[in-house]
Amino acid sequence: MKPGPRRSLSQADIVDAAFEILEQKGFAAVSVRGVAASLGLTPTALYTYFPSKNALLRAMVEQLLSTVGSAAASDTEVTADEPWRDRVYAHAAALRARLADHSGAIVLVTSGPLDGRHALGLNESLVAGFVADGMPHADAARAAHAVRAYVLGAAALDAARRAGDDEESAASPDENTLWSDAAAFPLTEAAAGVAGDGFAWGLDRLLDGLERHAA
Amino acid sequence: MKPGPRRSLSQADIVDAAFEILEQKGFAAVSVRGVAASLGLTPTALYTYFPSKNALLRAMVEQLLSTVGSAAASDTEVTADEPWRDRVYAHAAALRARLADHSGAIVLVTSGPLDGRHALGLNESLVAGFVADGMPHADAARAAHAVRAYVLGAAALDAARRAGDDEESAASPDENTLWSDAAAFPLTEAAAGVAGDGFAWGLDRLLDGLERHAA
DNA sequence: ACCTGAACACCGTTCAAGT
DNA sequence: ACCTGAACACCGTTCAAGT
Repeated sequence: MKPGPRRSLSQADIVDAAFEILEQKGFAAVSVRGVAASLGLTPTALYTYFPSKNALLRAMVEQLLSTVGSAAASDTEVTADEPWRDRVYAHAAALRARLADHSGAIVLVTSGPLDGRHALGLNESLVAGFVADGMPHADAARAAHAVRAYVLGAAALDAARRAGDDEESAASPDENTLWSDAAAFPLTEAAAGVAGDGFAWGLDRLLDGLERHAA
Repeated sequence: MKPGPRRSLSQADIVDAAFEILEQKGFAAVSVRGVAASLGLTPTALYTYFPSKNALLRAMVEQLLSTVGSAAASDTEVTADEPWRDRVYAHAAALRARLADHSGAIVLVTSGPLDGRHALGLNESLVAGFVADGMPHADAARAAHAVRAYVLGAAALDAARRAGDDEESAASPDENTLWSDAAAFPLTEAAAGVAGDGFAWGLDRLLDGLERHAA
């Protein structure tokens, strides 16, 4: 094929293609070569749009976080004067939903700094929510940090559980010695199917604690 | 060099060598070839001890978590009948400290399932702490999940912040357009140096919420 | 500016072979 | 059982060259 300008690709097109691969083949398959090939490009052509693979990964994180703020806003826009708790809850739930969408999303977020525009904007919204409720500024910043930590960690545990399930179904029953002595952890074992979706419950406890401290 | 049995290496020796590389050169440098070379081995020799790189990574996670339970116990063994809160706090703090030790530890934990013996044992201790305080079993399991999520997420945010700091110092001042419009996020900006170590504060809020719900 | 093709220094993993 | 050496199918990234 002849070199030269063939079509006009945007950074967003490449990020979309990368997400497609992330969804279908997992994080390990998101390679410069793979993304380029899915767009009919040579690997080196990608370096026209992004200076490194890391830059592409960061752009993916930003695209992921860009929808969180708007999604949370649309969830609560009907009742704009909703209490602080519902607003914070909407943000956290939107962030969690976004992380749960793509199975490799947490590895993505964990793989680099969170100092992009949308990452900072999300934090700003969270802090503003707490400040609006009359929380001292220093506490509001720490409260926002706690909420972000909880949501991120819950997503990480989700991903870990999914990875464990995949492996369990892949292994043959004979070799699966891991759960043969599961009785050694009776409490964990008994809670395996009971818990349901603990995300909202835990977030409610955290918000309870934050609310109590503010009062 | 001649093939054949030369010295007796254990899985623990290899895990130790892998942690050495993780600490000094980061997660990306933890390769089968690199670990083998640091032990004076050929890459293929490692497959005698671990069936895959993933298995080595999991063994690293297990070694990381194995010290958490004992560390938490030694922190509170003087006062064995300490209230539940202090015991849970000790576990969470020990887990956090262990994750903060190695910069690439969260990527490690996030990269696979958490179904090893020590991972399950840690969860069991946490659940037992809540149950001992009279919490219903289902709530105790969800409370333990919330604590693990918070600690994991806080470690992930720690790592992200460190990654951001490293990059900031590496970039030349001219190219650093990221923080030139930092005034767009006044709340986040103002909180940059103030927060101190928010880990304990946030954990206290979460435990407040859990305690309140139990009462 | 956008793209190709060749090349460099890496990966994880498998396989046949040696002791 | 433990190890080597060669090989396969990949990586991210750079560089010279084409349009």
